[in-house]
Amino acid sequence: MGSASPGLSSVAPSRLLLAPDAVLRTGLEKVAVGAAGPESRDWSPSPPATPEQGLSAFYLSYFDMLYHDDGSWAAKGPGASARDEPPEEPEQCPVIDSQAPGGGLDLAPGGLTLEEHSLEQVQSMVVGEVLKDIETACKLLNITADPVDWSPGNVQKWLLWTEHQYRLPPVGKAFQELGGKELCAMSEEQFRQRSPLGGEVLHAHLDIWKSASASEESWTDSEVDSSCSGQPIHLWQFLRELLLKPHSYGRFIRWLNKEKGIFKIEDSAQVARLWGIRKNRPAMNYDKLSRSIRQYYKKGIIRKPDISQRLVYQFVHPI
DNA sequence: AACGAGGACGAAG
DNA sequence: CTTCGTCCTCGTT
Repeated sequence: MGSASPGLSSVAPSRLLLAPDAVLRTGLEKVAVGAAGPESRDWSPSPPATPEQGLSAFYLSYFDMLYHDDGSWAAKGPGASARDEPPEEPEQCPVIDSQAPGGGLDLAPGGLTLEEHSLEQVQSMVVGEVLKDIETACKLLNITADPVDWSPGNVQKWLLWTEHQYRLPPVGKAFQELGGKELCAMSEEQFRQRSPLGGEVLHAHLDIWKSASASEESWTDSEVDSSCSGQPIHLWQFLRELLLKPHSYGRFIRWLNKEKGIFKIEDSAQVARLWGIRKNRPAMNYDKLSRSIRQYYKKGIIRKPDISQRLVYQFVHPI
């Protein structure tokens, strides 16, 4: 699926990790669709069978975009993206933080291997980035996140944007007159027929959008309070729940360092909104939510990390 | 303007 | 009594 973003794999080709790059490399390969072999940069381009895999596979190409030669993390959008975010905190960077020796047999506190921990953190971060990019594109193009709802005009806009963003060969009028529903119904083979050069890549990108919007529906609607029907839900428990599902909430809240229990609220308003929904408190906002978090300080449940940063907190007793 | 710390008070369990 | 929700003041980024 590396071919999902050919224009990007040229950014940081095979250098996936820091010195002991076997660690994350192997971890990522577990996530990748059917990737096998060490230099699996050119694994099969066949599309993922499930949405889950679609996103997972996309981590790889995104990983390339996030990782730069100087070894620092710059949450930079693809290609000539308009977005530019401040670099990640080096202290709590998931990758740098786990300096595992090349082995990969070492067990971290949780019983998981270090690479698995690193992988989780990379995943939650990257999922957040993917969702954010999609959100950005939606605003930019004035289209919905769900491709099924696209009009033929929306489809064209998306095609143009994707071509430009990922430096794909232009498809011209190959997909003209097609609505989102028809587009989504098309197989990879059909994509390839219409656009022999970039068809399969486009199909892969569309898959990402499909799976992303599928996960989006879960939090907009029911899922918010469906997790467990326990009555007295505590705020810290709620935050943990969100952190457990980076696929759905990764753009709102995510781990900076799961082992240490350090997490960052990326979208304070959204987290507060979700908390308000859960507690049936429509007037909830981050001001109030954060006050409750601060109550946890003296209770020894949550604290500010050693290096205090905005919107970053730490569970005193990480799992 | 948003975030952060913490006092005060009351509601709800 | 505990946990929050609400409101508020003042300091910091």
